[in-house]
Amino acid sequence: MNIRHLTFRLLQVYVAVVRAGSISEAARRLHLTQPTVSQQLRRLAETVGEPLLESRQGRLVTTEAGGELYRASREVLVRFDDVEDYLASLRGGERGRCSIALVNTAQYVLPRLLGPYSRAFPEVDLTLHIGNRRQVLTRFERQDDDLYVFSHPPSLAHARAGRFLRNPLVVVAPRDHPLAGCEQVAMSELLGERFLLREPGSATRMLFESWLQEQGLTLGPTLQMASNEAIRVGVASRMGLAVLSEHVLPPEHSDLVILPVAGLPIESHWQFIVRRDRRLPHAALGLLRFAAGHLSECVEQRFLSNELEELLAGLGSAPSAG
Amino acid sequence: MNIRHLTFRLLQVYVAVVRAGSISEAARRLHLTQPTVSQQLRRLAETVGEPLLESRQGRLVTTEAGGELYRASREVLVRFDDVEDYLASLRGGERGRCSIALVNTAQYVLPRLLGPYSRAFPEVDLTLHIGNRRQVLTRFERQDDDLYVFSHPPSLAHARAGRFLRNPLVVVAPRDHPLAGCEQVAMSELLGERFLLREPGSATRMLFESWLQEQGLTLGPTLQMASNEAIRVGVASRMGLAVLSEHVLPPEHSDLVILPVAGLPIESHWQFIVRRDRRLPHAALGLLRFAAGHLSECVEQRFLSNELEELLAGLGSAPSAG
DNA sequence: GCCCATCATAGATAATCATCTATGGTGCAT
DNA sequence: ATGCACCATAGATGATTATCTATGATGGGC
Repeated sequence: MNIRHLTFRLLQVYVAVVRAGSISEAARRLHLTQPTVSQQLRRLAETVGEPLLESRQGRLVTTEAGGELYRASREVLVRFDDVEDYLASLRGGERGRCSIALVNTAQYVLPRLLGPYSRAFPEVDLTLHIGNRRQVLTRFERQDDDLYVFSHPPSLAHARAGRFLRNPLVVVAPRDHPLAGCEQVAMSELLGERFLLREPGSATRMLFESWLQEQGLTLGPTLQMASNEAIRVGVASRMGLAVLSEHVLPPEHSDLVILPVAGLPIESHWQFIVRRDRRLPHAALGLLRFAAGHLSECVEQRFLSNELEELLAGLGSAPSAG
Repeated sequence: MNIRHLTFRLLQVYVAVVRAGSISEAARRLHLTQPTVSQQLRRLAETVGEPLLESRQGRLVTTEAGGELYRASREVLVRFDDVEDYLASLRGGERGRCSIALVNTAQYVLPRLLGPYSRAFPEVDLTLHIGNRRQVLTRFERQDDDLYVFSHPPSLAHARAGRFLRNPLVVVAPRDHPLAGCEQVAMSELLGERFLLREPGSATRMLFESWLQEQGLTLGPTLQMASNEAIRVGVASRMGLAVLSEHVLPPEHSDLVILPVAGLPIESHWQFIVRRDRRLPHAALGLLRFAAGHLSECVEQRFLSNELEELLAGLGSAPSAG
């Protein structure tokens, strides 16, 4: 039996014939002519090398070999129906996998979105990679993931972006800081104090530094800590001041205060970034759709800034068009 | 996904590519050129409507859709390997079904052959139909069975025959019959006695009657009974005499004697008959082979008359040639 | 004995498959 | 930067598939 030229179509026809018990009847059901079905059947029998059907009082019934082929054909066709279902669910974004790389600060808020999403689409296998801006950028360049979350996007030549969340950077101080409670503070008043900074690859640091540069200011003593958590605790322990995303602060931060520095908060936005040159998996598309529709239920209203619909519109028909 | 033009070959190639993790490597293993495999892959991806593979650090790995297709393909190919095994075992005669129609008298001896055969090939599904000559002939004409056992074959225009067992017909009488123990008896001496005969469709009766005709003899009173068993018991009970196959007599028949009638036994042979116009199932062929080889171990030597090898030789290469 | 339905065969054709050779782009490793 | 391995694309070709129409054979029912 030479399996090479066996077509699924052939099996479909064969199964129909066995079910109908008649070539002509099968032909009618399949909207084919009777000779077509006859010939298909002959070819199949030749491939198998055994007679498949025999006539028993007017009805075609399978031979031993034909019966086995029938069983196998049915199983195989059912298996491929399953594949079709699976593909359909992939396309609907109900299943599949989606890998997201996000910058450190976003890890404080993204779970609010991903939690409900995961409950809605439990068959989607989500992977999160968390790093600072530079690390996420590297992943972007290596095309490691399907979605990227930056507050400052890479060159848009190779990417599309859609903002979805405000990310205000504020100055935090210990609760008992002398300037806590003031109406307004000038940054220059704070430059004598030590600032706790993230590592150089961090977006928070980058934004803060470029803001300072715009203002023509220079920091005094600094201390570098590679984690927002560490910095937050450090500030609470009076090691110094820091500029942090508001999202990093716990809802009740009794040991910290936000200083109302003039010109702050530094406004930035987190954005979902997708590569232009890479086809977006259906699951990732589904996640973006979910975010576009449900973000407002997941995060505080004051942070909302949902421009995902625009991103989706751009992706919809031409996933990889430039 | 249009399944119609999906070939098993295509799935084989796809599976090879996934296993190799490389198109070129798969091509080498399949003894194909690289572009061939590339193109097959493209066609498969088009049929499915999804990308199937993506490059991950130099190795091709499946996408979500590709993984599902790979699993399904493997299962399907394995299933058809099973079909091949099954066909091989069918062809070897180790499995399958075989329907045999046999004349009444043969039922006393055929089980001696079929018992060992069944133990040797337990996967073969044997069906026996037992009737008198006329009934078996009808089955033969309707092509109901694979093998037929007659003592007198039908026209050999549509059949091949192979003798395998002597079937001597003898006159039986009650143990205390006046002529029991004689050296030689003439049939004419017996014509005044009542003979117990089988029904008209019976071969035993037919052979007896044509023998009588040859001898120019005519029976006296008769009594018809449609069963060899009934006739045997009838003779033992002194209802009359009878002509029966020796095989019908139990090994120890203390209440019956065989009268040494001149010109008897009537010699006939049971034969396996196969239709020329019908392909013999492998299992039936296997049974004939088994019979050819093992008959001598199954029946008494004096009945042996095995010409099945000749029948098999005729069947071997051209099962349906005239 | 004739008719109807069923199946088989033959011949035709457009589509498709399964391959090849030749060539061009990309990216990693020297 | 040079080369090698890998993949993709293009174009060609013979085999096979999938389908048809037309016609012949067969077998059961009135």
